[in-house]
Amino acid sequence: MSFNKYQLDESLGYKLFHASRLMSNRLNQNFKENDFNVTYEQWQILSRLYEQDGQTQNHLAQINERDQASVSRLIDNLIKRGLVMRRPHQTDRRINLIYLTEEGKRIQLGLENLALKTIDEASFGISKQDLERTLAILDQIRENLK
Amino acid sequence: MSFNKYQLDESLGYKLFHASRLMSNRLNQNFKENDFNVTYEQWQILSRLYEQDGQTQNHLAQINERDQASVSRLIDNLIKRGLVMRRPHQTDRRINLIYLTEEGKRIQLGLENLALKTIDEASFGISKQDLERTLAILDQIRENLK
DNA sequence: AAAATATACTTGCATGAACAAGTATATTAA
DNA sequence: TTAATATACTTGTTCATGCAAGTATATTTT
Repeated sequence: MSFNKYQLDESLGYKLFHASRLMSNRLNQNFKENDFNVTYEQWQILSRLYEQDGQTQNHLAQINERDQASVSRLIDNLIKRGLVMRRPHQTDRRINLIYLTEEGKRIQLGLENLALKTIDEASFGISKQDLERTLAILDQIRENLK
Repeated sequence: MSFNKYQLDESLGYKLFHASRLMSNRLNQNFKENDFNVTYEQWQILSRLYEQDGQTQNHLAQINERDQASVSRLIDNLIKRGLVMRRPHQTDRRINLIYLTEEGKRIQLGLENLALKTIDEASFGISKQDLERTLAILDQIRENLK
């Protein structure tokens, strides 16, 4: 237990929280400016489907470290935007497989470039070495808390 | 612009996002386990009031880097929990001053200790030097994006 | 003083998150 | 084979966020 007086501004939680929020907001803004009607969270799902199309909701939830309820509603919204579709599993009727639509596939490169652009904006002036070190520390924090 | 293939798992945004979420969740959990009915975001407001009681909503929004609408509703929820109160400004009737209730003051130490505990949990196994470096990088990211 | 603008705050809407409870279908155990 | 349990997904509730629009009050301009 630390004995320092607590100061919100200087705390790890606060800095993480704000850096994360600013980065999500910036990506959303970059998407919007380029007429991609997709949120950061939806992009997390799409990104997994670009790696491999036709995954179950459960698997998408696991690899994105979120609960099924959350993924279920993200998929609802992606469907509403015409970017993915639900298909029943051939033998197991509990399972939905999620597939990209043509439109979903079409926007892949655009989204990826904006994601890369956002990372570049966020890491401006930070050395490759510092960035690597930070990513490793973030991994350690995630490991500690999961 | 980077030329690497985009990989969500390895990206700064993803790691920030998840580290931040895990940390908020852990703090919420720590609050809950100790019967403090307060969210991380509400704690951000309370923490400012512990530094100085009787601030305007606008000022709370500025120092916490969020919009007034968000603060307005956080205050609503803090009032619902009996932790703060709105008082009209003496001369300027547009302004609310936010004050801690007795109950709000009473829980200060408990909340602070749990915030410190959460930071300790998150930074387990990370050297003081690495942690300092990471906080500085997070500041740089915030500076880049704000 | 009246009109225009700025400030402080609130409300509405869409999105997302955590948690708990519910539904349908599969699998396992008795 | 029936009952119990596990799995995959959905829905309801409360809280939070971003954005835009709305209300009330102050201040500035004309």
